[in-house]
Amino acid sequence: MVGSDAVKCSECGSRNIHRDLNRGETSCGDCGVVMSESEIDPRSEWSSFDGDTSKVRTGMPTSFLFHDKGLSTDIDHLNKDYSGRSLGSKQRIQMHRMRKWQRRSRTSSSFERNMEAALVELSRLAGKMGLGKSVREEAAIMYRRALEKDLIRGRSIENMVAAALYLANQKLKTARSLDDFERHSRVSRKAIARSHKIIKSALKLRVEIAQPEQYVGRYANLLELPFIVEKEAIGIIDRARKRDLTHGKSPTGVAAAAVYIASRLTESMRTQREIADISGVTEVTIRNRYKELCGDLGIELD
DNA sequence: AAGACGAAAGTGGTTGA
DNA sequence: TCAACAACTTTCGTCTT
Repeated sequence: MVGSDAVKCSECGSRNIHRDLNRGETSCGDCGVVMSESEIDPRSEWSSFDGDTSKVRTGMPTSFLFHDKGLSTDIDHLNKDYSGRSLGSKQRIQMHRMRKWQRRSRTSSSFERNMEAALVELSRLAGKMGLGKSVREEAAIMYRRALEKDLIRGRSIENMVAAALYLANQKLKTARSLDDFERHSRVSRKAIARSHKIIKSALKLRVEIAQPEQYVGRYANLLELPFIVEKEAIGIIDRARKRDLTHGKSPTGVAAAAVYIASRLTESMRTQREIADISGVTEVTIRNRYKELCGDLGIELD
């Protein structure tokens, strides 16, 4: 990494930069913007099975984001050996065979071709939605398993990738609703909803249903609200749950209302319109929810 | 003028016969 | 498969700051 002077957030200028080596991500601790991804993990790999701590290989740790998990070695097209000498005809024929074999093994099976196409779409969609590497990895694993179970045949890759990403997002609680997916994917929310259920049951995945708290952090971020507001909003939701005001209500609606109340209780108030815009919940619903919450929790807004 | 309010009608998803 | 149902949205006129 460069000197600390150069490490400033490109968005807000903050120096509160957080580097997550596990996810290969550098992000701003204040506004949450991800500044770079897919960095090479500078640490050596510690996993060794014989107690010997020597590095087995260098480069990035293995990742499910490459269809061959990033471990393939390229056989180049020059008929030279490592020292640059030309190869004899015998070796040349052998090299030719190896290259052909390599091409086959890497992409010729329909499985690998599908996986490759899926990963391209996965990274496109995840990038567009601002989803980090851990979610992408999780989605890639789910997709791979779905592909192994032959769930993809007859359905579009685009559709199933969106479904896998949606599931991964739920599992890792990264707060993206079906509406968010519909906004960024060409696949309809209906199709994503249907496919994600198929994957979920076939892979026997247990994913907790979304809770309002999960959305608070993201909303607060998008609204550039300080952390106290976030904390306040989570407190409100906590109390609301104890009074059973959250059951059967959409988590986004509850979260949006809680953020609205919290923002009004502090100096950094946001309008219903602003919150509606970033959350995808209408002003009317925010109103209904926040009236409910204020009434039952005895919160007074001036 | 902007924001908040609430009534009324419409939409899409869930549930249970 | 269908109807009933609650939550949510859309639209719009009115009130408040």
